[in-house]
Amino acid sequence: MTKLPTQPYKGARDFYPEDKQLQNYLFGVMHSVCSRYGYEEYDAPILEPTDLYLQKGNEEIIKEQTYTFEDRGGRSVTMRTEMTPTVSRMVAGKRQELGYPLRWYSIPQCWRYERMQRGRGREFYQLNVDIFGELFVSAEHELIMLISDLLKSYGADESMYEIHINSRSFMKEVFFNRLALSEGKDADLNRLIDKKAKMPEEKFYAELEELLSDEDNSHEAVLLLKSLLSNRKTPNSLGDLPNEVLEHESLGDVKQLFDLCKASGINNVFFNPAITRGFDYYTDIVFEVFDTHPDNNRSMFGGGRYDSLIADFGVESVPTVGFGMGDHTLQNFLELHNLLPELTTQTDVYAVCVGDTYQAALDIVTTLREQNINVAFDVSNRKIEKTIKTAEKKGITYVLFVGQAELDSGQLSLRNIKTGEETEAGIDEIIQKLLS
RNA sequence: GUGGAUGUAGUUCAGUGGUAGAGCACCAGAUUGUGGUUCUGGCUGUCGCGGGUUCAAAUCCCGUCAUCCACCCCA
Repeated sequence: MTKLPTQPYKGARDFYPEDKQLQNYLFGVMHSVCSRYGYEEYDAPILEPTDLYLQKGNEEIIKEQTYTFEDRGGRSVTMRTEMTPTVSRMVAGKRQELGYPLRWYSIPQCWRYERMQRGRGREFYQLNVDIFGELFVSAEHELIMLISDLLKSYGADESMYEIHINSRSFMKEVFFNRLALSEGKDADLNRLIDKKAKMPEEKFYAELEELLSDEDNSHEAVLLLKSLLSNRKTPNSLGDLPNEVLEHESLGDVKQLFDLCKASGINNVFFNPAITRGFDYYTDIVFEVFDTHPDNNRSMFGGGRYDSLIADFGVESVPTVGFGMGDHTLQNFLELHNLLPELTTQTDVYAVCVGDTYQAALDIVTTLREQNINVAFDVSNRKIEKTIKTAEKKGITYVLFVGQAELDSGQLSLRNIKTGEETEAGIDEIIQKLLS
């Protein structure tokens, strides 16, 4: 007989109880912070019609990096790779009856058919937070505050991460009005800029010159981009952008956003023209959150404004700002900064049936459970020390022994295995002790 | 998709051509109702899988699969 493998499917994770416990903690913080900002949770099927993802010329990506297959009815379905198309679909479907601005969040599991590497599997959870129907930069500001509170709630402080923002509409103005790039050049340029952080400086500028070599004002363009991309980082300000672009109208929102951040005491937001975000659907302000830890100095997650995605469903557009944060990267961040909490079991008591007392012991266990005390009941009748070892292994603080002697005297024996302290008392007193 | 490393007990790993090993973990006993130390005993293997070379392969060769790392990609 061939052995069945015990490993989970490639790129996907098993959540053993301790893993699930950690996940519950991570998600619990998300739920509580999102709720605190008035965001409501939603969910949707993990399968979507493939067409939903085919909108923006993403065919290459769909073919190679998704789980796409035919259902029994011959329909092409795709496991969701992100939540934004789904939530846009949902909002578009009920746009008339929803009260705007709409604040929604979700923690969907998503699947991408990727090649494996550190911090990236094929299955992940992603917190998605979106605000629909708000044109003013208060929406961006609110999400930045929410992100700050979220990371703060995990124990992080502002020195551990930076929020970098840029404006798509600003870059577009620079590309087309300032540099007069030819049509279609912006996508290539964006892609190159997106990779800037990952390549040596000389190589980047060599490729930049190569890319722009056939432009009319190639030299001037390279110079301007150089000065843009080497923008000095200054908190809550545009930095030292060249004067020729500084007064540009598209930067108005950005300045306003910085003012709002400053006023709310957030001091790690920077202007960074190298932030582009891969998505085509972003239209205006985009942002990314960077880990400042030297071993993980990279973008963790990000988001931005997409004002026209919902219009793809053939309805009037709804301005939207949102971000998505993956659980792998969050966990990496927390691990690296030593912010993962020590998790403790939910089980309060390990009750051990000693000898032939099953029914009477069960009655006591039931009484405890009726008081909302979490009790695991051990009826193995193994040696006492073994049961204590088991309880210890599970991280349970209390062990309660129920044997004939206790039943006769009515005095139960409760041991705290972390301190060694042992209490002999009646059931009521035991309950009081456990509830305190 | 490309390149590299690794694959031996539940786990971490040693073993470089000649009988398959150790620590930890697990089970049991020393101790018939009270843990963490100690001592004793025990269990666990198609040496990833398939083929080849050889008198003989965990070991050398080829293939394959899996894992990890880097690249490519990353909505």
